[in-house]
Amino acid sequence: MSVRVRIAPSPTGYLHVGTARAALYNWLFARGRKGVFILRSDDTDTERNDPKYHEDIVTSMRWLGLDWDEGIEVGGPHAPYRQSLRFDRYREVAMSLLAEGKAYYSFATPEQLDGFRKEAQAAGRTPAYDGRFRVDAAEAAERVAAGEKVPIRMAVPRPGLTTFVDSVRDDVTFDHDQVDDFVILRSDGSPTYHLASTVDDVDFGITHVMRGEDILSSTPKHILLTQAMGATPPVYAHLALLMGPDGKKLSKRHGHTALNAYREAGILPEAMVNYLALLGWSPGEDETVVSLDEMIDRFDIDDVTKNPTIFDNDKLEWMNGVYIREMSTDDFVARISPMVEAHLGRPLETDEMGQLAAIAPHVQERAKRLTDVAEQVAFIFGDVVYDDVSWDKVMTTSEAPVAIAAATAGLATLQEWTTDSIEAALRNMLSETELSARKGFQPLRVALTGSTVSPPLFESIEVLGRERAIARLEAAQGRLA
RNA sequence: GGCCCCGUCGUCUAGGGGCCUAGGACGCCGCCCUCUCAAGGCGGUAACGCCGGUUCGAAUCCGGUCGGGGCUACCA
Repeated sequence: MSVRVRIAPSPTGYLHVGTARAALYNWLFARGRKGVFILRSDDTDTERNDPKYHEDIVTSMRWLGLDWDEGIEVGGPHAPYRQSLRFDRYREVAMSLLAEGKAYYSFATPEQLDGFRKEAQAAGRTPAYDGRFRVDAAEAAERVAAGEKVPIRMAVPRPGLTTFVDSVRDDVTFDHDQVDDFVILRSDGSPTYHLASTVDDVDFGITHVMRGEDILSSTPKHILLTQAMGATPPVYAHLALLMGPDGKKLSKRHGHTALNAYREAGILPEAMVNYLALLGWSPGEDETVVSLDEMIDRFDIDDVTKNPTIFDNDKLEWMNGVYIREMSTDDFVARISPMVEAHLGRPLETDEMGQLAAIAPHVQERAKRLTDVAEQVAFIFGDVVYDDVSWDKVMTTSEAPVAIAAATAGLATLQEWTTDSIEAALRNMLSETELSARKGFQPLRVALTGSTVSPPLFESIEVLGRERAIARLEAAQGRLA
């Protein structure tokens, strides 16, 4: 049987990095097995759904490069792949379960349920509703006919046990007294997640379900439902959750949980994918930077780790740097120019594009995030903005005016304007003034770029051009006086 | 509270009875390179939660304990 897997985000929030990781694992598995990867929208929560989240899910998936064979936007044999458009089908299943006596109309009031749970908890038992307030079928039919709007609950067989093999954690068993008679169809006729998700998995022929560990304890419900429908449950694999640095489930207060935030922070999708892949999976050897093809080749559910994993931003940024350095300069320029323009608030002129291309290799080798680059090269495209700390640190020394004056004189008379000739002139300035490279060059750097931290000095000067370089040196000299 | 899951350096992990005086990566520290910052090179720091058992031998198997996490809705 060919592999059919899915990722089913609910559009009640931006695509979460944890969901992105689950999506990646499913995708790798499908691609490695020549299977089918499906993107489905679990949008049964009509209250909290928002089109902007739906949009974000699609955009983020594409950004990561995780293409899907069937699903929203692309269609397929089970279109539309949106649960909100399949309510009739869920109702149909609920009704047939009802007819078969596997589910029932529940007249239990919230007060009764609440009382039951409190009592059970106080007695040290599991507060899972066991159907004790269930009324007989005849009465139920009568009351529903009379217009009572009540939910339909699953009649969980008790006593009973559900055991399943989880591909990442081996056998897991749940006693049915831990499983409540859960609602499958709400009193307003809408399906719950359990029903909709299970029906879809059955209808779409899903063979493997890889999802977050947070639904591990709901799995018996899904298995019971699947069996009640007369189908065979898929293979389950529950992924350990992503944690924040404090060991708690990754949430907003830890920083970014939305994938799009990383895109905006200048993270490359390739780096994100590589980092995410290693968060709970190991290619088996001492390797860290792994290409997508290699991942597809080597990925297997059995090699997924059981441990919860803490999301490490430092490592992500390091990896991003690795991918940035691996890019060709052309690609790099293509990717940073929009960011530079966004930073400047205007498009770059043709000659400015040339300047950007000229300085690019020098910032590429030291960049961690694409967004850093815009700041690092800003001095080329606008007026110099002096960083106060930098200024105070190097411009208040007695060497600063000496170095700047000598450098100005040296550069003004240069025949050629190349990195080499500039370097020669400035090194000559050093020996004339008897200044160390550090003492002599740092004031120039601040004068020209505004900061003690910048791309390499000689290259920066070359790209800046003679007029502007000299103007800045003179301006700084004037500011010193 | 109940149930379920998990437990190797600070972090992500390799490891599935002797190959482990526990390997790799990020981070951190030091040195080198050097016009700044990075990058790069070299070196270093640092872990099998604890207690029992099984065994000639345990990070690896078993039990307990402690710790962490998840679930416990007419939310997904």
